[in-house]
Amino acid sequence: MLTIASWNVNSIRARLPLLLTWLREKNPDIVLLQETKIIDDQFPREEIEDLNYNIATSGQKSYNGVAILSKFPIEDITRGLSGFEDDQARYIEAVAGGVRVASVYVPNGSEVDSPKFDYKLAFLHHLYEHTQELLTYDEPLIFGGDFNIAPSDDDVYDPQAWHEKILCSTPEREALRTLINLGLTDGLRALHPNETSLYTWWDYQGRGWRANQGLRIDHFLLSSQAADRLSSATIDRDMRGAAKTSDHAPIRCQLTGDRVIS
DNA sequence: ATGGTTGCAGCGCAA
Repeated sequence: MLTIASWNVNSIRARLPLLLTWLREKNPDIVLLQETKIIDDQFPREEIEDLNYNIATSGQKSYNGVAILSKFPIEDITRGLSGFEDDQARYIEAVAGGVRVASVYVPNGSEVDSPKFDYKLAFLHHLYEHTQELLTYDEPLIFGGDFNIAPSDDDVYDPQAWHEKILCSTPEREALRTLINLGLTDGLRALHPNETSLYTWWDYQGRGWRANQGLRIDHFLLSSQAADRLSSATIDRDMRGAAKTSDHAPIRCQLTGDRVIS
């Protein structure tokens, strides 16, 4: 069994104590982190290595930043999306534990039809093109990350309030659906088809968490070779209720077997 | 309630 987790930590410096507690408790084999907000030289490697993780990072100052933690050796590390000139650290990919994984931090987009929204769609377009190539490998492949898109109104606490707003607009939903339609499986929804309140993010502001006003914007997307082995997918909601926490909850999934890529 | 909260960096910006 292989456990893969993903968490937008909103600063690994601010989240380190809680991250370490959660790693000890859940002991995931592979962890995909987003919004580490730290340059690689300052990444808190030692504390995490002490829990027997290897680490691959792609960070920058103040914003963005992604990383992969793995109990297995991390091989074939690539940073950024092929063919996409981007000075923002939002994508890191590697092979570990017999699966190809990537930590993905899709741009938020700010407001629909803003320049940042155009950048969001451009990122998704290049993720689509890169995925087309990855799928030709016929490997177990898992994207985990903050996609900043709620796939449908079922993933939103108040669809009317969010109608055509950022994270929920038609163009970004179409971009995500097009990506998934290449042959990927939305792991959380596939295993919880009728679950309401399947949320991964709650706004810090207002009554967000207290009133369970959440959105499902963090996802696992699996190739068929990975989806065939998917046995569980869960949201660690309790972490969102912890003190000094991120506005995102971690997500975790389990694959049967291990080390399929030889 | 055009507010509210958090983190970084050093107080406006991104989310």
